Amino acid sequence: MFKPLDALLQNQIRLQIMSLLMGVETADFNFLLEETQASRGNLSVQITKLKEEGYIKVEKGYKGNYPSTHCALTRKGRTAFVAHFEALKSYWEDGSGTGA
Amino acid sequence: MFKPLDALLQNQIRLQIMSLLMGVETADFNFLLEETQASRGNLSVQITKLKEEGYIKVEKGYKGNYPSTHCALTRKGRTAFVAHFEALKSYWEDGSGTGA
DNA sequence: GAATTTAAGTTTATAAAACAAACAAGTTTA
DNA sequence: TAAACTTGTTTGTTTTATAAACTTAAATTC
Repeated sequence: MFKPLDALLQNQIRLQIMSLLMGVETADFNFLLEETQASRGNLSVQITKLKEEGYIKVEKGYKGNYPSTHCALTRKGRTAFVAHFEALKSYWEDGSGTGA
Repeated sequence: MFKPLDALLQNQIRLQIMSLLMGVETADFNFLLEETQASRGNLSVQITKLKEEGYIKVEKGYKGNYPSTHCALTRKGRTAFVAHFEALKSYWEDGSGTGA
């Protein structure tokens, strides 16, 4: 009846990160920080969780002399994102009576 | 960019309850229990939270000699449910590049 | 008709998660 | 060189999720 939701993608910050990464090749920490409006600490934690699950890959480099972390979706992450919305649809369709 | 998600509707059990209630006039505790596969304790807690937020109304009566709790969506709950999915769309559309 | 089991929830104790404040390690500026 | 800024990470606290244990009453069994 209801397809299971992806536990990692229930969190708004993580969902935002994934959504943003769906649209770009790569995104750095500061970009994600601005777009998500999360605190640095929270963003750091959520990035780590997504990385640990294998949904994104994280590479550390430098932008000028400053450290810079950039993130990109993995195949697994992309699949999970799509599947999560597919699952969400089941909650909507059951409820809203669109039948399909 | 991203519309805010409804905090109460990020939880799978609560989302299931709301989705089920979208489709029926009323649902009792045991029905929700079966459909959601939650434990009794968890279901009880989540129903209470939805009630406290004013998303559902809960009435206690009897089915035969046994107590029976039944739940129904409120106007506010229905609106919140629709708005939540409207918000979710923004996470999908940004990411998937469908543009609208 | 007393003990036992079943029904329908609720309360509460514990584990997990979310979050921001404080910290760290280096860089630039004055 | 010391103050302020950059880029994150770690930590401590507050919330949240969850199931186990409890409650109250009805039904069943002996």
